[in-house]
Amino acid sequence: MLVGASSRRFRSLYESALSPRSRIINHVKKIPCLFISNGVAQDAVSLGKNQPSLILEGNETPNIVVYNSILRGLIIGSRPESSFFYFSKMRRQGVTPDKHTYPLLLKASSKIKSGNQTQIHAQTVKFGFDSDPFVENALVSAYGNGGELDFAFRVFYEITERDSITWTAIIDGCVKNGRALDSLKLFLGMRSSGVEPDGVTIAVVLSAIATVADVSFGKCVHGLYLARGKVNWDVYLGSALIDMYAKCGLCDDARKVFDEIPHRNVVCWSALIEGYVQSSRSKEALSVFQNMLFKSEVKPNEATLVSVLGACSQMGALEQGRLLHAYAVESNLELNMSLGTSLIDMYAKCGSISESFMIFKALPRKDVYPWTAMITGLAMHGHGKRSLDLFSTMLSSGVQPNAVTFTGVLCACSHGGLVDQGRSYFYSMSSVYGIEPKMEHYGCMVDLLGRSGRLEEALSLIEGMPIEPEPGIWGALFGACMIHKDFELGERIGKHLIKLQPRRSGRYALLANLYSMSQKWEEAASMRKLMKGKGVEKTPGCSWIEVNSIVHEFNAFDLSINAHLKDIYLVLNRLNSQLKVLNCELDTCHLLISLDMQ
DNA sequence: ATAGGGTTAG
Repeated sequence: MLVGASSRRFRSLYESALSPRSRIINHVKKIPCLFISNGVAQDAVSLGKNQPSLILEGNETPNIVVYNSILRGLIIGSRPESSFFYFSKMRRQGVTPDKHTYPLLLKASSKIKSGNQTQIHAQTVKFGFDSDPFVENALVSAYGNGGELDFAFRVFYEITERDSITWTAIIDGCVKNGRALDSLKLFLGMRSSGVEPDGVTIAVVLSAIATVADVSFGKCVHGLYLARGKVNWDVYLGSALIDMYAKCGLCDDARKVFDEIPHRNVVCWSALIEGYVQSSRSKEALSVFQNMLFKSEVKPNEATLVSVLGACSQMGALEQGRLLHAYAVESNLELNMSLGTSLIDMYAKCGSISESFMIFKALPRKDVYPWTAMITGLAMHGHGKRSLDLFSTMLSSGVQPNAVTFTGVLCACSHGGLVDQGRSYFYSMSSVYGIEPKMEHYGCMVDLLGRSGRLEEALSLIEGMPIEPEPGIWGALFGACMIHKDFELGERIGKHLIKLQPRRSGRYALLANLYSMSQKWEEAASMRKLMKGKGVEKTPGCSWIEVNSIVHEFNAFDLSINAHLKDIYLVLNRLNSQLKVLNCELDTCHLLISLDMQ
């Protein structure tokens, strides 16, 4: 008996299954398995959301082949955790597993992260299946997916006949465990051992390249794939390519690949959108998303929204962000930790800390990411004390902070003027939590010390840094010198900054401002002259206003200033009435924009 | 009759 047997194809399968003896049909991908026998209904197995249900009938115990089919159905359906239940039931009924059973169990254990690969491995040894090539490959993969890379390598080295699946499994294991460079070395090893990579190998290697953002390697692999003859667009490969170009910062190349793929799935779209976000082209990210919504058949998922919300955060597009939030609720998307974190982050960066906090409270489970987003959000909004309180709550609920958490914490101290606390948090990073302070942590500390007037201490912190301080660190100290009118130290830093970045106009402007402030008019003038004479570039200013959920982007210097102004006037006039509805002052918008253009 | 490796997100 079957539930949901509506399609014609399915019905014919159903009818052909209604023979007196039990049978299995397992060749149609959409219908993972179907077991029917005459007799009394014994057990029902729902094979997942879009899969038909399966009811086992009859008194006879299913044999191992039937059980393997049930396991497969559960794993490719949405109930991999039930496969262990059926496995133990099978054992209770005295059915002995065969060599086909173990790859299935291993896959289930990867899917649900049960961490019981070692137990399954032990059983394969016990039953003598541990040198079966399918079992060996499945072991490499399951150990890799379960974070036990050392075990994966041990099995890998035991294998004498490694095929492309063995290699792909170990390469993937490395990528998934944060050892992308090793995975690329293994790929070269695979090539020199004469095993041909196939499409799956290429997809995995591309994901490794994406994490190290090595375009030239990526282009080689892309070429390697193309050189192998006719291009069969596989969506896995296509999305891996899009993602690789996107992560390397080449979203136009990502777009080219995207345009070539005939059947794009949600991953292709999401990877492309994320590419635009990574390149700070948030308006384009939004428009790709809108094309996806209105001109494609593909439905966005949680990952898609995470990226689009990132675009909203960049633009401060609160209304757009709220719409996306509503969309997520409306489409029954799961408020998982990634989506929750990006909503918290979006609301905070768009200025609505209360909505941010509402999401935070609504999240059923929280790991370090949502906590960090909330701590950082509160700090950005000037709630130093609340931010630090939340940090303590996080610690007492047993969540370990990471490097990003500490940037939030130090930022909170900076805003609250809590120098001693900040200092002790900073030193606790490596001594208590084993996290080495990175550039941004030094930046926060310099800012914290500098703002409170401890210029000497800030300077010696920079000079004692184990890593080469980047210009921004000096910039923070320069800012502090300006606040506390230490023009002598400021001048030294200003000159140093110009030496570091002679083509950045802002660096000359800083020193010019310092000279003006200390009334050294001639030096100020010569600095401005120097700045013009070098023909230095300026990062183009960009701003957005959002009216009735429509985001308008203004780029300084992409048009002549006059044409640009005209544009703004046109838009502002058109929107004048709507702005009034939104209680937004036209003058304020205008002022913001013209300030931005100077 | 049934078995092994894959792409996106904080």
